[in-house]
This record gives sequence, structure tokens and C-alpha cells, in this order.
Amino acid sequence: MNISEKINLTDTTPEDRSPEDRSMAIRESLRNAIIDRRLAPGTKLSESEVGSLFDVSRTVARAALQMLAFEGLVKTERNRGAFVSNPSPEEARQIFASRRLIEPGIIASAIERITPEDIAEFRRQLDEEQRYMNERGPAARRAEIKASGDFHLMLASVAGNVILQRFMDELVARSSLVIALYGRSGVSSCGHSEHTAVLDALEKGDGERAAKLMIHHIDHIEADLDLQVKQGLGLKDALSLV
Amino acid sequence: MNISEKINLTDTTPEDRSPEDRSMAIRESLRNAIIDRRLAPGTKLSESEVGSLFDVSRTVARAALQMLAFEGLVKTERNRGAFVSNPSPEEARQIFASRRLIEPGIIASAIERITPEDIAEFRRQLDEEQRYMNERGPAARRAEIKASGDFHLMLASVAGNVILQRFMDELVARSSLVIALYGRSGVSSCGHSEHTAVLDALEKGDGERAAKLMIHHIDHIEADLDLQVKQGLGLKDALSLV
DNA sequence: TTTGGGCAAATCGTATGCAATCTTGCCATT
DNA sequence: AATGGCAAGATTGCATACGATTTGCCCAAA
Repeated sequence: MNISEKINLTDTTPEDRSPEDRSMAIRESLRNAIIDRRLAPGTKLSESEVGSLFDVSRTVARAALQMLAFEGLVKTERNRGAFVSNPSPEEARQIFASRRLIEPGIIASAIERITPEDIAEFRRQLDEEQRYMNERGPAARRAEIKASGDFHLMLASVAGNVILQRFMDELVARSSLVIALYGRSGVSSCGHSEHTAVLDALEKGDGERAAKLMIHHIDHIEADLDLQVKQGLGLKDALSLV
Repeated sequence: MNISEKINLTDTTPEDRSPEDRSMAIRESLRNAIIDRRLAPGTKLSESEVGSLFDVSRTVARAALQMLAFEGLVKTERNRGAFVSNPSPEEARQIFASRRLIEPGIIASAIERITPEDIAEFRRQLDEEQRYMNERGPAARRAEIKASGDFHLMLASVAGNVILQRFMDELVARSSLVIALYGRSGVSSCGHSEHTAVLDALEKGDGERAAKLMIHHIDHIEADLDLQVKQGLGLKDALSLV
């Protein structure tokens, strides 16, 4: 029940951009832990525990948890506490439906703004992805998932729309949760090649093709999930609790 | 079922809304005030003021302000306080770009799920819009803007994707801020007829046309804005402060 | 053995106090 | 008269205290 070892306390930028946003740093840290599955869905995140872990008062910890709740990564129950979200199959479908809608638009914007330097950066990122794919072990798996999501986030960043970027931030994070819950093969191993295909199309300036490839990519990710409704009642949460 | 109940994003679960999430209620109240321009961009919202206004402690007021900051309706400055957002022209463009991306997708979903009852509800909503249009005075203007936004939110609610619904909630709210800042004619008077056109296409099941009409509608709203960069320096905020 | 009630522990919700930081107005100095 | 600095006031950032609510356990009674 000790979550301390699951959280990397050092992955917050040293001397946070604002000394005040300690809650931001905590949010970031917890977010990372959730995204690469060090914190499993259902895990309880009590205010006092989080607070003492990061050596702050409950006030600050609470603010961080509220932010995470706002972006759907944790769910809070009144007088009970905060828990890492346990998205339902329906939620999962909606997440991917949203991505199918937004990501082609991001591609369309990105293709007009992407620079050769960006392309090079993307290649580096894909290399890293590849490296993790070849490694074994859960740590490499986690890194692979993270890197895979980062590809989409980099794309959003190149598109230059901070609002869509934020939406994608949320969608990618929640996707990661969904994959953790319903993923069959852990990671769709075809993901990497599909990323490179998208990037190739982008480099050639073929936005149509890139968008189409992206849609297929999202389809594949979702197809790898097992979204059967093995939970018809309200006690589902209890069953899938860790 | 009744659409007007679906609009409310905050009543995610009955028990969430009921007992005492007072900060939620405050957020809602402030949100409405901002959306229909009773609170102008730049207005300062101090914790103590908000707190005493709603008869709660600063803690609760602060939580409400944090939520509003998260959805971009207020901006907080360290050790200075929270202010109603003052979106830049660039932000405005990004908001509308996002809407152009998302709303056609919402139409596509809505057209598969909309019921005759929904259509009737939409008609009622449009009638109300019309009524406000014919009235004079700032109060009617505010109500008109609100009603106009509600049309888009109802659409998102019919689409049945709570994630997109939340995104739209944020986008519509921020659009209202932008219109307040940069609107030329206050409200594009053609908005109402465009809404009815979209609804007509939806009723006929012509999703293509409805989506196209929606894009044009958004284009018109944005075209009515004056997004010149009349603010090259940092003192812009001071000038546009109230 | 099972069920029901009640008590204790844990945790959250909220208020409030204190320290730090920023703003503002005033005064001295040039 | 203008500028620079200083001190008082105001406001936020954070920690902590206390009350409220839920949960789990234990024990008694059927």
C-alpha cells in the first residue's frame, strides 16, 4: 500500500518555474506515475499520504489532486478520497472517438508548420521508441508507452494550438490508463512503424495521407483493447479494484 | 429525455452535485457571470471578496478560482490574485480553430443520436433565442449570447461524448469572453438563422450539409471579430483593464 | 453462525492564523 | 518638480486545527 516507491520524486524540474507551484510539480509527478503505470488504476491517493510524500501540507496535495481530477486522471469521492481513475469501456470509446476527431486536425495544422528541425527531433524520438521496443522488462515497456504517447504530444506541440495541445495532453494521458486496463498485447507493437509512416507522410507534405494513417493508427490502438462490458453493475469498481 | 438537463456538465453524478460541493456551485456562478459578461475581462477576483460574497472561507473560494483557471476563464498571477481572462487575439484564433475542428465531429455524432424530442427541444431553445433578439437592452443581449452558446452545448450533449462535451463547454465559455473583447456588432445577428439552418439540416438527416453550415457559422462569428494586434507591448493589459 | 448496532479510527471538508510577497503612498533627496 | 527608497497595507501561499462523515471492527443477540 506504499505508493512512495512508485513515484519518482526527482522527475520534477528543479526549482519549479514558479516557486509557488509546488502543487504543479506534484501534479506533474503523479501524472507521470499514472501515465506510465507505476500507479495502477484504482490506487488510492490520500491527501495526507501524498502530502507527506512530497513534504507539503494537505492543502498543496489537495490542489494537485483536484487538478488531476479535473483532467480525468483521478476520481474523487466525497469524504472518501481520490483514486486513480478506472475508466469504463464507454469512457474508453469516447476517448478514442475524441482522438479520431482531433488528431487529423492536428496533422493538418502541423503539416503547415513543421520544420526540418522538427522532423529531425521526431526521428530521434522514434529511435528512442525503437530502443525501448527492443528491450525487455516492465520498465522498458513503460518507457515505450510513454514514448509512444510523446509522439502524439510532439505533434500537437508542432501544430501550435495550445488549446488543442492541452486537450491532447489529457487524451493521451487517459489513453494510457485505458491501455493499462484493457490492453491485450500490452503495447501494439505495430505502433512504432505506424508512427514512422505518419512522419514520412508529413515529411513529404502529404497531409491527406498522414491524416489517414493517423486514423488507422488510432483504430489499431483501440482494436487492441478488450472493451467487453464485463461489468454491468455498480459493483464493477470493486471488482476491478487493485 | 430532457435536453436541458443534459446541458449541465457539472451534474455528472447526482450525489456529486447535491450535498455540499460549494466550490462547484461558486464556480458555476462565476462561470455564468463571466460567460454573459456581467464580469468583464480583467476584473479582479480576490479570494476574500469571492469568499465573503458567497459566505464561505477563502479555502473554498480559492478552489473555485483554481477550477476556473484550469479551464482558462481566469488567470492567476502569483501573489497577485485571480483575474477574469483577457484572451489575446492569438488565443481567440486558436479557440475558433479548435471549434472548427470539433464541432463538425459533434454534428456527425449528433445526427446519429438525435431524437424527435431533441429536435423539439432545440426548436424551443431557438424560439427563446429569437425572443431575446427582438428585445432591447443589455440584459437581453447577454441572454442572447448565452442562449446562442447553449445551442452549441445542447448539440454537444446530444452527441453523447462527455469528453467532447467538456471541451465544448470550455470552448464556448472562452468564445464568449473573446466576443466580449473583440466583437464588433456585439452579436452576429445572423447567428440565429444559422442555428436554425443547422437544425433543419440535422432534422433532414443531412450531416454533410449540417457540418458545412456549422463551419460557416463559426467562420461568421470569427469574422465579426476585430482581431487586430492593437497591443504590441506589455501595457496592453493596463489599457484594457476595467 | 449470522445479523445488527455501536464505537473507534481514518479521512475528508472547511475555517483560520501566520509568514511571505507585492502594491501603494509618502517623504526625502537631487 | 522628478526620482528613488522606505514603510504601511493588502493579498496570496501555506500549514494546521477542528468538525463532519464514512468505514471497519467488535461484540452482543437471535
